[in-house]
Amino acid sequence: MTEAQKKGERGRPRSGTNPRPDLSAPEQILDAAAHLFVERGYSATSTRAIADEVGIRQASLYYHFPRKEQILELLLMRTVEPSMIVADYLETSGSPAAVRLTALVTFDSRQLFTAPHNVGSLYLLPEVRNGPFEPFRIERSSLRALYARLISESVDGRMDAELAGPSDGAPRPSIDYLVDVVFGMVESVITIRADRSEDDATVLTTTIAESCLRVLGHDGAEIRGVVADAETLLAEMSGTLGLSAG
Amino acid sequence: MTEAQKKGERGRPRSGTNPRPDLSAPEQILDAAAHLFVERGYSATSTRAIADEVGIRQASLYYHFPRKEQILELLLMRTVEPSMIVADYLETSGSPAAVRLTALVTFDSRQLFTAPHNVGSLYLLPEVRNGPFEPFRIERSSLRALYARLISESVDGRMDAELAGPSDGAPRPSIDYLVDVVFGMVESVITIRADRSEDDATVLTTTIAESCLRVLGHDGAEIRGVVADAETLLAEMSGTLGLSAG
DNA sequence: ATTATCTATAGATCTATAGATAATGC
DNA sequence: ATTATCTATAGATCTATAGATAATGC
Repeated sequence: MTEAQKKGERGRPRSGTNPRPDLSAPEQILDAAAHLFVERGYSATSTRAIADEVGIRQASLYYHFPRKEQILELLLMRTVEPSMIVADYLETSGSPAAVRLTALVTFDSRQLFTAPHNVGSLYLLPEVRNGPFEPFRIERSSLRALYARLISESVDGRMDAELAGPSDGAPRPSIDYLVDVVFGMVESVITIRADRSEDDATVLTTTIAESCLRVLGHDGAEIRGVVADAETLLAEMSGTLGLSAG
Repeated sequence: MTEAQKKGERGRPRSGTNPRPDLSAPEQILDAAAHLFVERGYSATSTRAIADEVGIRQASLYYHFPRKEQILELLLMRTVEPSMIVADYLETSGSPAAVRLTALVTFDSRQLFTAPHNVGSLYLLPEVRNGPFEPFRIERSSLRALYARLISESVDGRMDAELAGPSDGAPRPSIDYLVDVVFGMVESVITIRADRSEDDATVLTTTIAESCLRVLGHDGAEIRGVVADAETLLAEMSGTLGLSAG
């Protein structure tokens, strides 16, 4: 039995050495592409650079993916997917809105901070924001819509003073802006990670979750309880869905 | 007197029409480049695309700039410059730290939201974060350092309960994480603007400023006063420095 | 026969340089 | 003479396709 037979390998052998024999070729390509797209950007990453990192020839990529664009497409969809699963689960949960919101914030922040290669930063690429990645953008905007619903419910009856109160000429004092801020705080994990990779995921995630609650008008006394309940909810969910927390 | 003499134009006439005769050629190039770099990214924007938007030939760019990279460099330095001027001014101001911080947050948020072409989003380009733009990154990190000092002072004696209190195994309960969050909130204006350009600058800016104060443990009662004082401080500064507020 | 690679290359870029040219300024 | 453009192009890419090849599977 040959070497290739032992490993169950098919096809012509690679010219280079295989640095990640544990992964299938498409997964190796996705991993290398994620790394390079995040580090250099999409347009600045050539298919040759991806192939070099995988240890195959540039043209060999096209056996696994029909176009460079599709590699990014797949990475994007995989990156939102966990958030969407958690979002769907939380929609059906009976916990108070503030707890569900905090669970979502915590999960997404942790996800963004711990996912390999800071893939969340792919969201920030101009090619993605303004390019032809419609399906991905639709997913993202439905995630934002859930944030909006949870924030709306969480804030219900709270912060009335601020929102309805002295609207002294403020053109549009709606909670839309709180949604902007909360969604923005979660997304900011991407740039925080890029700038300060040595940060501790748990401390940062907790700080973000607490900060969101403060922004929505909760005071210090109740925040710890809500954060703890959110952690419990996430743990339950983890058991139910069989997902990893990160 | 010819047409060109009337306009005070020198050199060979352009082949195309000049869409912005009010600006010098370098300014036209910077404006077109800003627009395209933000919309498509740096690497995805060819010098030809910039030249087309300006109405000159691709090679003519190189009379004004020696390399494509230098166009981006100049845009970046111009974009941080106003923040740095305000930062320096606020360092010397006698207002309470919370007011100075709020002034800086307000100024930067407004700047990011109203600057032409959302140039703040250039900060997010991988080519900038990981490329050879050292001078710019140094400026940015000294701005962050001022945020850190102001936050540290603002928080002094406040939130002790949270920061020093039940450090139940949290690895690094320092205010560094609050700096991450506040700096991140301000930066989030960039993506908020990209996603929701119809937002109102004043409402968003105020919401961000208030949210920062909430995150730092201020309660609703005092926040309005601090925000108002910050606006007054900015107005004074505007008079002193002769800067526009945006 | 099937699979996964390889080599070779077409065709389309893209950046930057060289040198010509069409205006004004003096 | 100076200025700001132009035309032309070298040389280096880059993506994607065509077709050959070296393995296993049956």
